[in-house]
Amino acid sequence: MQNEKNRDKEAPKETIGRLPLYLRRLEHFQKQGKEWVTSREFVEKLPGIRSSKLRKDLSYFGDFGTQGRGYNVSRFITSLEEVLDLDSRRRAALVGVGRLGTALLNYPGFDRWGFDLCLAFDRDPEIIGSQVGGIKVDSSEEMKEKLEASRIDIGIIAVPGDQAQPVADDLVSGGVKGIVNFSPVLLDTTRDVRLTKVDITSTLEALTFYC
Amino acid sequence: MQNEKNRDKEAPKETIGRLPLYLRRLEHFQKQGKEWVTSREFVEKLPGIRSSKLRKDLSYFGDFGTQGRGYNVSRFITSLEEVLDLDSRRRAALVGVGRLGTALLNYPGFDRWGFDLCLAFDRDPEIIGSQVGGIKVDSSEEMKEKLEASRIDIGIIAVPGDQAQPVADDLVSGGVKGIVNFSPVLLDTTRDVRLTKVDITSTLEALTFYC
DNA sequence: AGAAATTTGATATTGAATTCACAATCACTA
DNA sequence: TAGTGATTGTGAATTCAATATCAAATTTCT
Repeated sequence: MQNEKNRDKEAPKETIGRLPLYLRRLEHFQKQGKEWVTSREFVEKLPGIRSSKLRKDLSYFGDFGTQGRGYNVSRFITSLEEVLDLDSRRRAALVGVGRLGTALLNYPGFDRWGFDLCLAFDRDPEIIGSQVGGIKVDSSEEMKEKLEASRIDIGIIAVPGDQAQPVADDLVSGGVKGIVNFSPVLLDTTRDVRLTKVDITSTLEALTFYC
Repeated sequence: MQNEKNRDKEAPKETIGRLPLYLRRLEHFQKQGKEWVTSREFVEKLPGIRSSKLRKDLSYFGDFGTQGRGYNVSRFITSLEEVLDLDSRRRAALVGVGRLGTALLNYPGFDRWGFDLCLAFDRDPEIIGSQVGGIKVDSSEEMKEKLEASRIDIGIIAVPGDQAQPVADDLVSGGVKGIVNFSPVLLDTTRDVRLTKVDITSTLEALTFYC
């Protein structure tokens, strides 16, 4: 193909954020036994997404479809999984085995999205040593060594806000490449550590503006 | 002031979404004992936010600052809390008392941020009738009446993706004004119901793409 | 095989959010 | 109290995402 305008451009983060949604939709079609799907059918049940938006989103990563026919569902799935790099697994550790932490340790989604939850830490002696979601909870004090020994890539913070920053520091010195922050505070780390935040508090607050 | 260009315009949802972030940053400055802060200082540790963006965001709600000096931290906090209406409380109901739902029912943040979690629903007979986080779980079938009787403002969806849309429909017909969606699917509702989404999956996926 | 129908991928257009740049404003100092 | 320095708030310019449009490609029909 001569014009590969978008192929080399970096995809907007909005596009990246929609890819898992597309993958879920595709799995739905596959479950239905559908072999081919057009961009129009694809977005029928996706409010806020037009077929042109889907096609543009895809244009950043390659030609996925066949003109006149649509997209081959299973090939499409394979391609998307490749783009999202779901094959290679990331080793993750969770800090803070409270209510939220416990829910996360039992959350099946981590596995689906390529995360192997290998370690869990807490500082409460009552909790240390117990099994949660099939994982033995270690003491926070042993964190650095255990992180290094297990070559952990990703840290997941599920501690209260006032403990989040020191935990983040420990994770970084333990060598993690990315942090998922479930606490309500903003974290400060070196630039080379990737931070993402799941902010329940902010979501609630933003809703109070409207309701 | 003569020119009040933005004051009457509706603030973009992006702006609203950033207000809680600003509030969090302000609390940090207050904890440090800082009395005044300039827009430049303010955004120093906020990647992706320029001082002009902060000022423009604020311009939708009034004049918060003092030219030549910056912003008075505690007055600024008060103003923002007022804009977000964090004083008044909202009555909320949760649907889906699985792992996530249970964690949410026990989550102290709801109370702290002005949400009174009054009702919980599930469709599993095993769960219906049990007490979780101090709330008795009702049957989903009684939802509409109970929502209306308790004058619920906010619905919280913590069911699997394939059940989320019908649950949302039921919440809307029960009269809620806003929905917090913890499921991984996009919801379709009438314009006058406010939707917000807490997307754990997309957050994880964003990490896998970038790390 | 040729024509009609369909759908993609690319381009053009529209719309919105972000950034720029600076006049107006205020605090502080002498 | 006039002058200086700093910072806000805002209109204009820019960038970016969403949508509409269409030519090229492919299948299907006759």
